[in-house]
Amino acid sequence: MANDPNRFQAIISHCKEYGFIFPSSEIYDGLQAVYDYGQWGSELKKNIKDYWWKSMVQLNDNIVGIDAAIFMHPTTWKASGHVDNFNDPMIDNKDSKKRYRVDHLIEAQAEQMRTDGRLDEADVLIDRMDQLLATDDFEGLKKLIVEQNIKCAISGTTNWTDIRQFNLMFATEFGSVAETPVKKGSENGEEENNKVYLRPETAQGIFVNFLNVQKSGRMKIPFGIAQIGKAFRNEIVARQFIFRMREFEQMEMQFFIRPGTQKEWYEHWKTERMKWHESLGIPRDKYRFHDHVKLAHYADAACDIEYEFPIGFKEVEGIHSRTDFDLKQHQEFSKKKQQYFDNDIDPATGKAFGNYIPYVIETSIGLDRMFLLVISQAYEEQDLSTAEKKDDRVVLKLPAMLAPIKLAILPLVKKDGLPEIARKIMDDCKGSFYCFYEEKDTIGKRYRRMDALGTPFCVTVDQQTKEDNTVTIRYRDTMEQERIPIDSIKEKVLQAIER
RNA sequence: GCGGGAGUAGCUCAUUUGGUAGAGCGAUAGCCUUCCAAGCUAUAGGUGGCGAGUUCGAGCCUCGUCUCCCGCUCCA
Repeated sequence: MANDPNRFQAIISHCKEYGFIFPSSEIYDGLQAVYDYGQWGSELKKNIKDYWWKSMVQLNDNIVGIDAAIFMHPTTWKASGHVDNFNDPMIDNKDSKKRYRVDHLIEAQAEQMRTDGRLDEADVLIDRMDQLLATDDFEGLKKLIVEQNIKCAISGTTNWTDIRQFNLMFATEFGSVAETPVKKGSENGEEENNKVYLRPETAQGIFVNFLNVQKSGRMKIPFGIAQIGKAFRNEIVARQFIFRMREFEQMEMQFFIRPGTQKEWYEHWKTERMKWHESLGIPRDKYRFHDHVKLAHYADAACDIEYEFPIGFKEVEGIHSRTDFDLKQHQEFSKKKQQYFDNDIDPATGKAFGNYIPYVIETSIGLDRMFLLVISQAYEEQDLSTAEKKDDRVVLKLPAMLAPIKLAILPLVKKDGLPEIARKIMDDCKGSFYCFYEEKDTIGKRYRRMDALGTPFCVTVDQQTKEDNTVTIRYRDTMEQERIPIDSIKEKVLQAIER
């Protein structure tokens, strides 16, 4: 099943055809790597969110949730490293397909000059480069590269693309553009205008609120802060349906701990998060851990939870031991202490642990990726042919608690008072969970439509219902049906969706 | 970003060398009443992704552009 492009394609089509996911602004040809969730997709997505939130916040009394704004003070991104690490103009060699940072390319050339003893020339080159970089003069930089006859180390050619800047963060103007004066002289000595970014990760919203939550909630370490929210990354290449989008949603939790305990908490959350995935009934062998060998600047341990999508094993969730990097950075840039006073007694010294900047274990799961995971896992094409008749169906075997529609209520025929009884059942249940009423077409066709949406239960009202107040309940996965009293419908569905 | 493939109705596809688009399924309405799709009738739905060019005439040829998929690349 792995690496099956046909299956992946079928899932994408199914999502669109049955109202789960549409390309954004499709009537205008869509917008690359941006998607909208439709009537059933938004239900499914919401259910995934709720399931996560419940398991993190509601079931852990030392984890609380927040909902931080997407806009954050621009200095946030300097502190986090996002501004400096992802702002460099790049150029590609068309022959080797190798991409270079422009400054690295020119510096290498200058270095070569120096080894050749052309020291003055090298200095002039660097000078010119710095001037051009300062004014973002990409055309000038390209000219410089051409003029210097700088070659690609791999292909040895000078066949370059134009220079482009790849900033992963989307920027926009804040406040009234015309009237806001440009502030000069920020702490880095750089000019600072009213540019703000759409957050490229939700984590920083938690870090900057660390003390607010800790103090107002009287939280004691170890404790966690969870958040679900949108993040934005201007990916150079965004593809594979909703797997890599420019606008996406993260569900993450930052767990604040005593320094030195990060190894055990890291292992703890690895185990816990995998348990969560398994609690959805997804087999363990569809998952694997992928430990990072090359660690990011903020981490001392990191791994991904990967799932075997139809396009192969891919990351769904990351678990990172972020050390005290983020809080330390914010302390430095904001000049506000980000420390916690720990009154617990350290057995080693017999005294309180005292003040420290907590270490952090992060669990960060892509909601859209989880959505794709759930639907990939659930999607099944079944051949139901018998000797007499060819037949097949598409069924989404979604976990009942995630299914957009929990119960479909179907009068067998739309006369003889059957619709009225069905409507009554609907009215009785719709306050408790999402129900769907349908009287059009044959019963078989209606069952199949519900299969395609992943509805776990259908009840059918027939002539016998009028006599003994029972209905037929039909189960999505087995297609089996049984007779149950009307009174027991609600309880039966509730049981299944609450697990 | 580079290379490859694709784009005709909601879906799957057809339209013989360029002569102004059809079918099945689906949808909607009605009939029938039947516990697992494909009974009957009617109706709606397409400026052929979009924009130029060649031509008397373009879904078909040329160019551009947008979007999607695959490989490479990228990915805190």
